[in-house]
Amino acid sequence: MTKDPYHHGDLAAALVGAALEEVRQVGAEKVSLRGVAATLKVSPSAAYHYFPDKDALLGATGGAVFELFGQRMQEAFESISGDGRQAVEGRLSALAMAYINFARDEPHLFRLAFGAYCVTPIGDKFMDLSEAGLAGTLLIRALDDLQRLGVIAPEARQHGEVLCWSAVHGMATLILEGHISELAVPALLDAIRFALAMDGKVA
Amino acid sequence: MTKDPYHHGDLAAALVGAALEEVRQVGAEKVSLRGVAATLKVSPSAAYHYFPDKDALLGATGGAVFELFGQRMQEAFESISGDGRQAVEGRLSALAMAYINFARDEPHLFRLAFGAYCVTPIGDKFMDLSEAGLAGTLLIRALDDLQRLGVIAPEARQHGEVLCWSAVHGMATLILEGHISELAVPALLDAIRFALAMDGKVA
DNA sequence: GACAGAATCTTTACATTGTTCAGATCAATC
DNA sequence: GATTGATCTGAACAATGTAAAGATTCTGTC
Repeated sequence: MTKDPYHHGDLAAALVGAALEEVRQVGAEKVSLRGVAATLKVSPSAAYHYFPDKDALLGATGGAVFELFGQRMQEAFESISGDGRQAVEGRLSALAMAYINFARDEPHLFRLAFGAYCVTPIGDKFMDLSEAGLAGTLLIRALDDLQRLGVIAPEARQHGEVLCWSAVHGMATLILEGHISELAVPALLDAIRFALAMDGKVA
Repeated sequence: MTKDPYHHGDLAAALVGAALEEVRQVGAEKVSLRGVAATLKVSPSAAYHYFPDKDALLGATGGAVFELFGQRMQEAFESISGDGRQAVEGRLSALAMAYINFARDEPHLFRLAFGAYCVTPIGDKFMDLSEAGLAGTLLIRALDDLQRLGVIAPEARQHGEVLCWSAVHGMATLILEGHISELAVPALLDAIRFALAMDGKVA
């Protein structure tokens, strides 16, 4: 077995794991440091040897959620194989659906990851999707494929990054907070296809 | 002077006002019921005669923020007069900018209004912008005007509702949480113009 | 104008929380 | 085997949300 830096294993990771599970169930606002410590049968003070305060623990938890989110996005991306037009188009939709589904299935986790607790530092470029994690990279690949196949024009490819990212994220949060019905998702997917002029004009 | 239902005036409204101010400064998470009561020189328990708990007070405060947000949107809409193409196009941009600017200028208020505290009930229709408050109505008017002038096609008009709303809201929250730079805003506005095919083909 | 009752607010109290700090326990090194 | 450093516990403190009971002020009626 691996090293035993503390009596029970790796407390830092265990705390994040327990916090993630509690956030998933009740939401970050209702998570108490004492509670997650108790589930690990550990004194509340023990957490302070790994995190300066509760917010730091939640921040780390948000980071873990972000990784989980990236995994889901990658699964969605890889769920469709092939280089044909249908596959490439399907991949963009699959990404969008996975994004929105994650927000719907795990609202508390989504809020934590994309909320105030996890401030992703922005790089020097005004918008570098690759810095936005795996999800951004996958979107770039999907759009590149679409342009390579001639499904979308270079101009659409260029505008696609902001447009897709903003629109999908916006709809995800609007659904999450109850400002729009989930039934609007197909309409958004249609709108994106329309916006990128993916209306089947190219073989 | 108006009625004096309590010693200081209208405590319910005063509480919401004080809470709004505190939320504006430090954010909803760090607002304490006792604190807002103290700023009004009122006992903490007094608040419980008007709101069942702290969340209810914050919910009402979020409602007030929503109204404020609607006012800002209306000001933006009315800041551009005229029925010409330039005016109508400008109104759409002005709405988008006002939306994003509100999020940037009042991040804590925006988070409260569009966050978990204020769950707007969704009507029967899968997406009724008018139920989303004043902002939705104004977007509808802007899109209608664009179509009437022939700046956008009926299909673009139809897709514009979800697309504009989602994209602008998404960018606002992405900027708010630090996932994207504010410098991406012009790119989004361009992308929306491109998406709706407002590229100057029509006089 | 006085009084009853309702509305409004205060006082007190309690449980829970984040956080600190001094000390106990354990692991590994010399 | 003693020392040292890391790891965790225990007790304690201040702040918070909230409940219950009592005090105060207003309102309307006789």
